[in-house]
Amino acid sequence: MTSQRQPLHEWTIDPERAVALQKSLAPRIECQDRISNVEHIAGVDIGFEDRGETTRAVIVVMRWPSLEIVERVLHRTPTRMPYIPGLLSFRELPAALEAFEQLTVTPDLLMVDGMGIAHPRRLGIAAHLGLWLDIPAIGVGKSRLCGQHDEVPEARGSWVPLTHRNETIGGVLRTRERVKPLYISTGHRLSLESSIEWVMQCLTRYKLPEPTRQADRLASRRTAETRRPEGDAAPGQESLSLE
DNA sequence: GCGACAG
DNA sequence: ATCTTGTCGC
Repeated sequence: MTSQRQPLHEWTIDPERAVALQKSLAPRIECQDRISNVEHIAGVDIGFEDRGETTRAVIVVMRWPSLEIVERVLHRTPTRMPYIPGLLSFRELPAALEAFEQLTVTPDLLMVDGMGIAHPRRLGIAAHLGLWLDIPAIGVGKSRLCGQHDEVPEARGSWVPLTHRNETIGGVLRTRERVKPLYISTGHRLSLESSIEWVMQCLTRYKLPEPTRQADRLASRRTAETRRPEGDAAPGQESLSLE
């Protein structure tokens, strides 16, 4: 039986083709809740080292609602594309997908650093990843890519809509007082309201929700535990033990 | 034509 | 994102 599966997703590093791909995929993003029984939430983040030559993808899976870390994967691979505003997913998704393949547990919800549909063509990295994996996803950005919004009230938990071309594409959420707000947007299979609620539910004492914060820590600090001994320049993957 | 511009 | 020292504040 030759079950040749149709390629659900294509790939490219050509800017023009990437833009066309985004336009064709954006309509497939679901902005309504289609999620249930959340047992594991994953934080996804990408970092770089060697002046950007090496991409480091990190995924941290936490049990819900205890927020205890149950698994962490760190995957390193050569960087293949430069950073181009609006095409971030084409630079970082390959590494994230490879890291995802190494997980032993499949998360029920993803919190991805960057935008969901709060993107010029409505397909930020969180939406792209959520669609690719068909897993509910939320875009958790630390700054704005596009759209406009009023100032966000100082109270923790307050938020204002982020609009672009007469559409609400996300929400600017105050996760901590006196700290710059976060840009939350639907990634896939979740409404904006639910996305914000999930982020709030994962907050502790920091600006970032735990899944994102934990992934962020591991992705952006090349110290003893993430550093290769020496002489070993061959990129590869490695799973990190907890503890 | 002139800015703006996730990570 | 990453390169970098110290510093202000709870």
